[in-house]
Amino acid sequence: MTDYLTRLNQAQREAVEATDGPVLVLAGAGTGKTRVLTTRFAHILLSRRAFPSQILAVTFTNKAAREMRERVSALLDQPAEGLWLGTFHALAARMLRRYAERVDRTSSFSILDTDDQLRLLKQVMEARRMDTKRFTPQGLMGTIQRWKDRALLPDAVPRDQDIDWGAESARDLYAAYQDRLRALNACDFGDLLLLAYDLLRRDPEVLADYHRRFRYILVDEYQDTNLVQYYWLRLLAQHSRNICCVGDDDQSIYSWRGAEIENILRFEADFPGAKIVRLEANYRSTAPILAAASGLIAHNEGRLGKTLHAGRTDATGENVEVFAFWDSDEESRAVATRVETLRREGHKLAECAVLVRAGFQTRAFEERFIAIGLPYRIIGGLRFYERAEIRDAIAYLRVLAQPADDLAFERIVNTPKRGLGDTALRAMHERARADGVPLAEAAARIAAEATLRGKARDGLRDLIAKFADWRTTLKRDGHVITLSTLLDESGIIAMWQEQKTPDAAGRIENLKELVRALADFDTLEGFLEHVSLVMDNDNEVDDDKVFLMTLHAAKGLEFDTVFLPGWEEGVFPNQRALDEGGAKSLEEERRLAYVGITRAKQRAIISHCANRRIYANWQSSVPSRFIGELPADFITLGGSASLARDQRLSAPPVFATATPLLARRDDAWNTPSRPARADKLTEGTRVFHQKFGYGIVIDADDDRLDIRFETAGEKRVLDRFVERA
DNA sequence: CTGCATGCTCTCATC
DNA sequence: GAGCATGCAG
Repeated sequence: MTDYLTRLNQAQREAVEATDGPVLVLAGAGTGKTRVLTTRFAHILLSRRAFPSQILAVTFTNKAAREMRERVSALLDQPAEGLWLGTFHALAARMLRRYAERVDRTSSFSILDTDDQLRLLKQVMEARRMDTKRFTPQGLMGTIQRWKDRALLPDAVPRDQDIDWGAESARDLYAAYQDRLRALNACDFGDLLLLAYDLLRRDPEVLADYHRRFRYILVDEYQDTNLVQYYWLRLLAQHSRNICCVGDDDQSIYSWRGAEIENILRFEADFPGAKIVRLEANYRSTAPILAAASGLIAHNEGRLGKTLHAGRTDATGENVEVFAFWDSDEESRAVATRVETLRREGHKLAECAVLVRAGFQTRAFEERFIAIGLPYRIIGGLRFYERAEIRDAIAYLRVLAQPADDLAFERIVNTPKRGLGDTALRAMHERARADGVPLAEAAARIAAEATLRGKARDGLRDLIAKFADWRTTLKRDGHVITLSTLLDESGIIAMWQEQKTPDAAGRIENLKELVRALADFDTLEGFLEHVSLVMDNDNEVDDDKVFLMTLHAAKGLEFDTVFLPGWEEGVFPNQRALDEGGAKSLEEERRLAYVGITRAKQRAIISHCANRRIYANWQSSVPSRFIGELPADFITLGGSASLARDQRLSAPPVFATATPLLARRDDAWNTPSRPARADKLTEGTRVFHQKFGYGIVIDADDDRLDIRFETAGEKRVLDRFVERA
């Protein structure tokens, strides 16, 4: 019965068997983190230390939660039911619904998405006659969210941390926003955690209840926790002290959404007597890939320190390749060519991934892939539940389930168009405020009277009557039939049928899919919870397509071949990140690079371009400093840009020939496509640049020249890209 | 109240 | 360079 333990290595086994007291498992990339987590879960159950309902297991994504549930079920050989296993937000919501009245909500409170949040905040600002153009709701929302991430309710925000937002105080606006949320019987995502924590902190009875319940706590991706999540965990763990956190400080890449890497760095101090287990045997990548990744991440200072070594005996392999290209067109062409070569050699497309720093970089690859007919898939585009037609349909359901949900009502009151514009909406808002009732109720009262005229009045009366009908349908025939009736009678389907745009048919398909999805749920409320918290979109996984995604989206995944394009200063490391966060952000960018390389099992191919178009104009770019930080012994340089120019013009991109074209790397990474010039260009020299045309050198700093071009403006370029004119 | 022209912004992307 | 939000004319 303990044979599940024999499948683990020494360190993994240690992490599983240290059941009591605080434990931090530092799990490097590819070291079997999920296996340890799930085995530990099963071990606690099988050794009869706790019942399933006495374990709290927290993840960040639904995908991770699902995976854990499946693997635990497999280990136990029975479906894992009645577990407190889920994302931070889902578990917090579960607690809040149970004790809703203690946080001034009812158990059917709505969970607002980003869109709703912004609209609500904008309303708060407009009510104070603020200029929402100069002081954007987005900006203020960022501040509020950072406060929420740090467990600060409005009253707790220190005066000296308040900032001016127009003529108002951000803290006051935050308080007003929270009041509106309470009035709407709603929570935003930040509230789920903040209010759940505040509830435990304020209410000893509730805290004692959960202390009694949870004997063991498991936390995944601990390096991504923010302060409120950390406080929440600490409160829950203070009784049993059996908390096991798994994470990797080297893969902390979410500071911009509130994650505090300090949480993991500080673990021993937070939980005295904590046991630390390091998982360093990597079963994923070849030795050169690991060496390159380790060499790179060693440049970071704020680390707990861990060195990956190859756990596989067959881990020898090719060096990491670094290629230089002239521009992003050539780069994408070369990647596509290389993918085709791999395919011809019998590799699966789905085992290739292109990982970029920022979303805009995917476009060049998409265009190229479309041009040559290479199937690809983008991860992290618009999710199913974020599409307009789906959000509309869901807003109808939200109004049915929760008549006080003003935001949902506002969204659909004139969708499809029923002649209800600003004027009508303002009348409803005024009536709602005057009578102290939700918007939908105010609308019903207005409709019954003669306030509005013509199209507006008929449209509103019709809508109110239909909602009454649908409520009857809901009681009589259930939620699935109600949704199909509603889609039909509301005019949503007709609205899309009338549209002649090519995607209209797809949208109607999506709506049908929504009805099918709803059928999987027993209640409308259960479905709405799913929609708010579980935005699944991992359909169509079986077909063979190249993956195209951001580095962030790639965390936790692995591929035989990984392409890492765009390693240029400004792009990666990202200039904006550096501007905002300085040295700390540089380390996070480096961790992102580390995450990228460690996704590769067999081959990692890094590339950079000498020229890149940013928005409208061309800029010459310098290779990323990260390329220079890779250990020379494990990389191979090449690339078409390093061939002689006439050769390059006649021959196709030579990405596929993985021969090292430049031997000396110091020289090479500074000289992406041309040898260094022998003669130095000085101030005042007239020059010619292939992309920018003619210009005058206005400053020279070693091989970097500042040039004022006649048409392209001022640019900084490497001297080897210009000729004397 | 709606359709069209102009203006502005432009990481990462979880729940 | 392009998509989205807002401003104005009908």
